[in-house]
Amino acid sequence: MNKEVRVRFAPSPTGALHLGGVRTALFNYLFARKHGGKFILRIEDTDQTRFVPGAEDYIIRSLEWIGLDIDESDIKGGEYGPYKQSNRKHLYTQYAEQLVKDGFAYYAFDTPDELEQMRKKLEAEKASIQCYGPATRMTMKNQLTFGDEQTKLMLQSGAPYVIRFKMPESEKLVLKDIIRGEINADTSILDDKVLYKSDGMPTYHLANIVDDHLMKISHVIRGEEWLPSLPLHYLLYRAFGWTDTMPEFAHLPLILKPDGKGKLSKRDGDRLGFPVFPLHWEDPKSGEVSKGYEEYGYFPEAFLNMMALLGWNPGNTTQEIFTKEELCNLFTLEHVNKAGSKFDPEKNKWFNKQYMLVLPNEELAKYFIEGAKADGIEVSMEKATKICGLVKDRCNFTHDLWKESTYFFIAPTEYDQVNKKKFWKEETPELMKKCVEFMKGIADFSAKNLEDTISAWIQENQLSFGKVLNPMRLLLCGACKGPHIFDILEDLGKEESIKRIETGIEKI
RNA sequence: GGUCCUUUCGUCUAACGGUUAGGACGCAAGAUUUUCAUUCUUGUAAUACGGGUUCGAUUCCCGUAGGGACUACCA
Repeated sequence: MNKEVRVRFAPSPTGALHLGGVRTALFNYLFARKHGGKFILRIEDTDQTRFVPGAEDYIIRSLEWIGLDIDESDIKGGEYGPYKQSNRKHLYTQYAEQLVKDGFAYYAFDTPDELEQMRKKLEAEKASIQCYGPATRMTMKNQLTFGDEQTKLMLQSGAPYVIRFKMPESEKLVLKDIIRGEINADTSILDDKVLYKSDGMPTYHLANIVDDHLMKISHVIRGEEWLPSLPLHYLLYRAFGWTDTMPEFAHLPLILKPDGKGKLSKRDGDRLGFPVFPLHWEDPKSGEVSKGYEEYGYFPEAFLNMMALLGWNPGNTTQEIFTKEELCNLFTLEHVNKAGSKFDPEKNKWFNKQYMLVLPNEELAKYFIEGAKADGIEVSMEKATKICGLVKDRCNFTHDLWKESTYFFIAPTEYDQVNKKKFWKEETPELMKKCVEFMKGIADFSAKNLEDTISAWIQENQLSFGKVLNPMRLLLCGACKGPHIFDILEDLGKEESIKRIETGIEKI
């Protein structure tokens, strides 16, 4: 890479940052780090009607949680600021006017109603052209039809206006995308997009090109939904005379619903029970609350790892667990897939588990103690560490650690009906009574000794392991789950174990 | 409808003209007549279809069919 790499993540503060946005940010970040470049955060808030309070802060906190440190932004500073478009408003007017002056754009005065009518008319005719483009612009109310004189008069009189890009009549364009190769476009079916709105704000298209140019952005890495706008954007660079410094483009494939059709949405998360936002989010308008990956108990490292591998793969490896540093070294846009990927919440959990399992038991114990405390139970570090070692294999999240082992501390009050039906037979109560009497005589209640003596007892009495140990587990834990039963007995201790079995025989 | 993009196991993907098409998630079976969401082992399952180009196509080209995006004074 011969030029300095400068990439930006440019979200609109219209709500929580969703998974698509997270991944776009991540790929930009990885690309910047790989090439020793800059990762810039720019807030695109040119649509005042969609502004959501708190959204910008949410985006920043999310990036922080994931671990994507920003090099330039309004908070971080930088020599190309301000980094929020509403604070750059004054800049865009001159560029829009320059385009008009050079004949690449024009003033238009059509009302929203008139535009709507035109759209309906074309739809009724089943016309395959855009509402406002090379084919129709001469039938509309604009500088081209009114003439420069009248246009000037109308502007002076304060008539509301927009500035539209004048799409070339008929030009075949072949554009380059790093991920997709060549992209074809025909300007004759494109439309004269609004660049400058009647409220004095630029649209995305104008602001984006002006800012990318001014901020010396080298690579535009964004979602596939922008691919149809690429011809317009290229034409804008050309109209401004900036083609020699134009950034390279890479359009990322979209993240799709785990099932069914279409783009992943917040609803899918609610419906299928997985988070679609990094952090907890409460929509200030609807009051709707969404749990985030953080709340669900995901490690940010696991989340980042999983997101990086969605639509990208380093190639020629079967490795799936990567540190952020490894990803920074390995990342290339050429290895980004072209097709959209369906999101798999199950694999998510697997990633999290991998990250949890490498932590030492002492570390896991902290989460365990926290969970216990929430239920009003004090647990020593030593005991928590031991139990974590016993149960961690069957957990996906750190909060499962406590949830999966409450029976170590709380005697069961209910018994799993399915297990009961399976293991609690007519002769079982007698058997349990006999067994508990035997256990009362065992002095050494260590797992090892319990296994030896109880196994011997089972054999002496010509019983089977299943007939004895399954019901005992049911009485001890309330269900047939958990680690090795002799480990449970040892941990519970002689007194508690016997008590649980005896009361269980009556209660079940 | 129009335009553009896209297409390898159910899912995420590897293989950038020559592989018994590999891995992971999931699922299933066994180890396990002591449970289990663990572990290990094994298994399941894919190049959308039709034409080319080539000694040889998952890979290159063209159609067809699926999928996706866009089609706002939203980004």
